Amino acid sequence: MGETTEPRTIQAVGITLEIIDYLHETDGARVTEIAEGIGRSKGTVHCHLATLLDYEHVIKSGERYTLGLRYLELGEGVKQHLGIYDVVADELDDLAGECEELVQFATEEHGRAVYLYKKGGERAVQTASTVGKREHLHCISLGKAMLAHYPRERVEEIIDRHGLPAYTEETITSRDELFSTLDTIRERGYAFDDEEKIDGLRCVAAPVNGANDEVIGAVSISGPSSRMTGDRYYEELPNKVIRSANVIEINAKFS
Amino acid sequence: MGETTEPRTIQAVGITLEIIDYLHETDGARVTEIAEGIGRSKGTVHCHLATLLDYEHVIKSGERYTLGLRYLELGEGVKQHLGIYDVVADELDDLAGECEELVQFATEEHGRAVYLYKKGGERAVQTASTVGKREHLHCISLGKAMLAHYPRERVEEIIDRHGLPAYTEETITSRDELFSTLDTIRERGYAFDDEEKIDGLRCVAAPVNGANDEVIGAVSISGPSSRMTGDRYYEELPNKVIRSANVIEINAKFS
DNA sequence: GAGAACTGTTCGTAACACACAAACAGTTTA
DNA sequence: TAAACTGTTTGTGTGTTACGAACAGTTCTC
Repeated sequence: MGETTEPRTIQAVGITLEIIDYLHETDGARVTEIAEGIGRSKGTVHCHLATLLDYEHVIKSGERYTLGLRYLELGEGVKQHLGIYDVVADELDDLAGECEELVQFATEEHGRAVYLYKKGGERAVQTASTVGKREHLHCISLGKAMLAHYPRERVEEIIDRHGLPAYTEETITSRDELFSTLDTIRERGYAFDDEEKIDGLRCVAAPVNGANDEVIGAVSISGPSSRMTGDRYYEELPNKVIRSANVIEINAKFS
Repeated sequence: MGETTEPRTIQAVGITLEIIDYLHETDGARVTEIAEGIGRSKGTVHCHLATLLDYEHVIKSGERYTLGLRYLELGEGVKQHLGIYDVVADELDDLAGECEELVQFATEEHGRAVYLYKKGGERAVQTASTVGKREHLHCISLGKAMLAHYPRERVEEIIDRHGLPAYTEETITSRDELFSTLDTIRERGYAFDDEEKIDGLRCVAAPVNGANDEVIGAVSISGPSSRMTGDRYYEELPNKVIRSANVIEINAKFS
């Protein structure tokens, strides 16, 4: 059942996009597997793949279909279009070297956080996040840092759409609690994540403003709770993310 | 006229892919502009964009539609799926520092070269090539280095499909000349590009073999003809690209 | 400030494209 | 050797889709 929320949406296009997503998730697949995966007939999937092949969006090695390098080109285009990618990369490389923890930059799209860049210091934790990965906003420091500067109705819309699912015991799951936390974050200027998404992981994040004082993303530092304590967690690292956020803001304005 | 070369291809999908390509080329556009650009009615384009929006493949800021960050995720997936990206990046960074010229890595897909990575040394030339960019194979050193190790019928197919268009006075435009050049390259082990694509630009490239001795890509060094002369052009740099190609081959086998 | 020339969106319709199911040709398994 | 898989092809009817025109807003222009 290809659920079409919007009116006047095109079924055939939806099927193709589902195939593309499926190929992405599985790193390539065969016709029957895709057909079962998206719940369509083999014949249908075959026609869609023939079209994608014709437009060189997929490649076919033997019987396996894989996403083509055109998506590398499209991804590169999106990256460059953002305009801040290079600035972010430079600054985060510095920050990672300085604090020797995992540092990340994310922006918001369609109500979720999207990681744009990550850099692990020497002893940094390894998380499942990768560039392009999407995540709920309410349970991570990056997300809360951005939400804190959104108008309330915008936050309400996002909650309506994506909910407030719990990941750990500490995840914020009520609207009231989220809004009061966001108030604190707005006043303080930075956000914490105290094991709200992953047990044993603490993070700090600060928002990055664009030209019109709109939030365009956020910088975070993540580490194991054992290392994220005392002054380091509550003062030193917050100061570092704020400083990095400022560096990105300034450099973004001159590029 | 949405020309459909393959039989049983889906028109609606073709239109959407053309819209995606158009949005990529223009860094975002409005409905009317897209409609004119791809030769379809406004209503049609509107429905396709509504679908792409529904699946979060594009974003809408005001009246402008732009490719979404999902393409960053898809591009990253393709990159990781290749398996050699990180190895290539490390080695090319070294090579660029060593020779202080533009170094590049490309692979072949659908009969054309696709750039995967580039790194400019200090005084390196700036070319229009970017990651994901596609180029004809016959007129660049990277392309010839790969073609030299393809079976003849495969090369014929590629020529049939893409032709041998001339870019400069030096571009190879006849099949016979190309095949005899490829013979030389195969024996010698590396390929030159003596202003065959861009006036004033000389390059050297060596092929990179994968697990089954199949060519999986090539490494090149490019520079202004004024600096690419004598022993440096004919011995020193060829040795460097061959060495880098070997390093990539070895590291690729252990990852 | 009125109208013209733009937008993007919605809607009805008729042509036709598409998704299905079933048949087909190869391969691998049992 | 047959059975159980592949991927591909084909015919067919229904429902989709692309179009064009009408609609509602904006932004010009004079």
